[in-house]
Amino acid sequence: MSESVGSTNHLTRNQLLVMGELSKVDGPLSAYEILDQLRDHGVRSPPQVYRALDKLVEFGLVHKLESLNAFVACRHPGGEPHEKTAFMICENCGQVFEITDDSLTKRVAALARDTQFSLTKSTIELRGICRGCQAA
Amino acid sequence: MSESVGSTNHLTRNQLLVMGELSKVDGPLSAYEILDQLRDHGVRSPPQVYRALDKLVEFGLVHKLESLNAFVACRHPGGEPHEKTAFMICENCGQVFEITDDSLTKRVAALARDTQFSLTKSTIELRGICRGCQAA
DNA sequence: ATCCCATACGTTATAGCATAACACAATTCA
DNA sequence: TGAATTGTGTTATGCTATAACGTATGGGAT
Ligand SMILES: [Zn+2]
Ligand SMILES: [Zn+2]
Ligand SMILES: [Zn+2]
Ligand SMILES: [Zn+2]
Repeated sequence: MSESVGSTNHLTRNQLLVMGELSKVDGPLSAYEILDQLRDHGVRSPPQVYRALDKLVEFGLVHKLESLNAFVACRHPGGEPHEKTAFMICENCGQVFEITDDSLTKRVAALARDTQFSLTKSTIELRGICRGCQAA
Repeated sequence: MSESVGSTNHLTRNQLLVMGELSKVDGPLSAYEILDQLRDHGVRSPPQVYRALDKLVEFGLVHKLESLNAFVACRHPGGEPHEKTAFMICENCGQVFEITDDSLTKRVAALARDTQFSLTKSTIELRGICRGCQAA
């Protein structure tokens, strides 16, 4: 039985621990915040966390937010891998909204094609104030 | 005479030095690379460089590349301030292409509007292999 | 000119993010 | 069983960025 895509199964112990922390919070966490949460569970050093994060990102279960130097669990409804997500990050409440907008994705792809740029990964992070925080 | 927009004039000494370094290279530089270049000119500590960079970014003369933790001089043809640029970063040669695509900008704005997200700044960084490097 | 205020400066120290390198353990598969 | 791969734990280190302090400088306003 060859793995098709997700490899969601058979996560290692450290990967499960890190995934657990990211899953149980709403927003992003830095690697060191995760580390602090996991000291009681035997995780003691940055490399342990970063290695788990690297794999989780590779599996598509976690995304890195470059503008925040932090990581967030994938909230994509489906479950298919998708490199083409965009994020809206509220600068007031810290919430992160993961959105997959097809026409945005297509526009980016078209832009790359037009300039003959072979696209590997796209980072799209929008900063602002979310709807909920606008009330205040 | 009130400054309208650019404030390109009256840059301070440190701002000029940092801008000079960024202008004379083709690609991005990290703050510490800039610092190393400027030690001979009396710049000795990170805060000096970061403070200059902050201002230059504020003036729109420099952009920060979040996915690289580095800074690049604005190559926008016009000269108007523009928060809405996208970057293509070649993972082979390191070149950075600053592009302003109106329909991409519009798509992002529409996305924000639709979700009632009040957009402050958008970070769009595309990674891949540039046209030139594709030959190899 | 003098005072005030805002901005910039220089410096030291420290915080926060990430990886190199090494030795060892567990797993997979031939 | 043995080899190759992947994961682990640890120490040390490097890179990125800011806090906090005191001083200097320059442009109004009086
Ligand atoms: Zn996702
Ligand atoms: Zn919010
Ligand atoms: Zn620009
Ligand atoms: Zn290239």
